[in-house]
Amino acid sequence: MSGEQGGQRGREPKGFTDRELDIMSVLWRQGSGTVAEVRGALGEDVGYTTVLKMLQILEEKGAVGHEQEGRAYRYFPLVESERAGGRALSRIVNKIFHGSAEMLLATLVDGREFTDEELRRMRAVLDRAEGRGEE
Amino acid sequence: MSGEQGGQRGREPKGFTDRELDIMSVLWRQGSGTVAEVRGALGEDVGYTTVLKMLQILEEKGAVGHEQEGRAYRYFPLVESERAGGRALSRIVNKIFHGSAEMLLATLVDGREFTDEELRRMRAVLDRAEGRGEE
DNA sequence: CGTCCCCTACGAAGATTGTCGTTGACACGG
DNA sequence: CCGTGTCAACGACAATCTTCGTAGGGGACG
Repeated sequence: MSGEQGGQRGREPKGFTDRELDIMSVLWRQGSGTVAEVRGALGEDVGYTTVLKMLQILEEKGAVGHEQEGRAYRYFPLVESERAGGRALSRIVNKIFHGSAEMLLATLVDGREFTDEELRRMRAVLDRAEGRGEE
Repeated sequence: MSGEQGGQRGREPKGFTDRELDIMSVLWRQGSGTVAEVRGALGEDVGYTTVLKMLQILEEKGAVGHEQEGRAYRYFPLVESERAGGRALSRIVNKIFHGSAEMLLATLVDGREFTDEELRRMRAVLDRAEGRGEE
């Protein structure tokens, strides 16, 4: 008992797999897309029906929706990238960095070169966070 | 043709699934653990053989190793949390935040309250990054 | 010596992912 | 009206993840 593994009915999103993320990434970037458009944007050589199937699975999970457009469907994201990103980040910060955002940030800057401009704007993000709380 | 999906022979790590990450998280936190210890640390009610199986799979993938300790095995991580974290982060920044570390950071601070102390140290991380690059 | 545990190993079963082939609907050009 | 091309739906299939049940080895102890 106590089950409740039920599944997709629960509004608990649970994260995307690799391929799913590829598809979502295209939709977030382009705003929306037909199967053919998404397939084209993927770059890799993946079958038409494969992309369609993934979109159907994503739709079943509530991550995307679609509307008719001519004879084709136009798919669009239902979950925002910020929400998906937030979930993915908190998963990582908790499971890998023991809850330390500082360690996460350190690893992020360690793995990449940043221009001074980028660093400036990242600092601005932190400044904005400091200001918050007393609006 | 075009194949070459080959698989686990390639040393390409490819990331952890949810459950695997739970297990790795325990080992990173504790440094090492027997099956019983890991199982206890998980909190959730998951079977002993399940945990053992996950550890065996993780070992097969090269993510953990083990040594004998009394009659039991003591498992320990072989991949560092920083490396796993770096891979997970770059995946997220590319697929979800369109390559923008600033957006990632903004989402991170948006989803959480930080103390001034934490913000200070995060700024220090950025300062350190600025110094680098022209050594 | 026999019985209990504790521990690992093996493998099965169900769920999910990721890949398509095939089919059938439908519109458009000749 | 017929052929051709585009598109969604269905179902098959292999791979992987996740969960355990069951078996077997080896101390410990009465």
